[in-house]
Amino acid sequence: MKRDMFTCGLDAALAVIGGKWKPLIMFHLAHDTRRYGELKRAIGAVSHKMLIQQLKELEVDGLVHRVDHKEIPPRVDYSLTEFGQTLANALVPLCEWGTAHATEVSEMMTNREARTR
Amino acid sequence: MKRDMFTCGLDAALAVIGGKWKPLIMFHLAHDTRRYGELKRAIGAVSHKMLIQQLKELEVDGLVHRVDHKEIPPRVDYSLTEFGQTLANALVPLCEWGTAHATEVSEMMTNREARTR
DNA sequence: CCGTATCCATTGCGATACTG
DNA sequence: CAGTATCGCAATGGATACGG
Repeated sequence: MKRDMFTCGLDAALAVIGGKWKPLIMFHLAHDTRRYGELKRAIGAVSHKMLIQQLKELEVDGLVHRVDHKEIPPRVDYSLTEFGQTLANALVPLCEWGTAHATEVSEMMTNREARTR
Repeated sequence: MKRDMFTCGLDAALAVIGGKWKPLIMFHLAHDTRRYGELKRAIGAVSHKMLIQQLKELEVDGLVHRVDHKEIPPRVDYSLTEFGQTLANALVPLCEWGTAHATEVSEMMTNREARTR
């Protein structure tokens, strides 16, 4: 069915987007450049500390480009680098999978809660 | 903390394979069914507790199929369900990305260490 | 508005020991 | 060999306050 090439590029990929919020960040930057506040609102569930922290790591890793306009009030734009864009592309099938199976997944989550109690 | 809907498919996908070792497990089961011990050796860095735990979750979520042969000594086979296989397929591009950019990623990691110090 | 720093509760996870 | 249970430390991550 498939070839045995996966031992294991996945390791490398996970080292980069393994962070809890990184895939989401990548996703939201995939099409547009966004200001910090926009990202925060777009993701919502993430805390300020986490978002800043993960953005910083993505920046250091060369996936995200950060532009500080040095204005008052502050204005900072985030966007994907070319490199980051290639990774975002690799994330697309996963995103589509999630969309296609959203209902099944929702049921799972409720089952999990029932089990934990 | 309960969530009602997923803002993008990625949310749903992450809810399922968000666990630290789950993507690796999925990929090691993508081709063959494996015994517990085989998986443990294949992944290596994972601890016994973690592997059992994550396998259990994957099983409950209907991604992994578990067969206990009730033998002595114990023999338990793990494999992907049809559903699990669809998810494994969605992970392939990510795996390929990691393979293609393994060297860049390695450099990143060393840079990270330099930064932490 | 954007970013840093601190405190502190919660969790993650490894080590270890025990069962069938 | 496969799985469960417990203990305890280290990392995670949220809340809050402060500064440009």
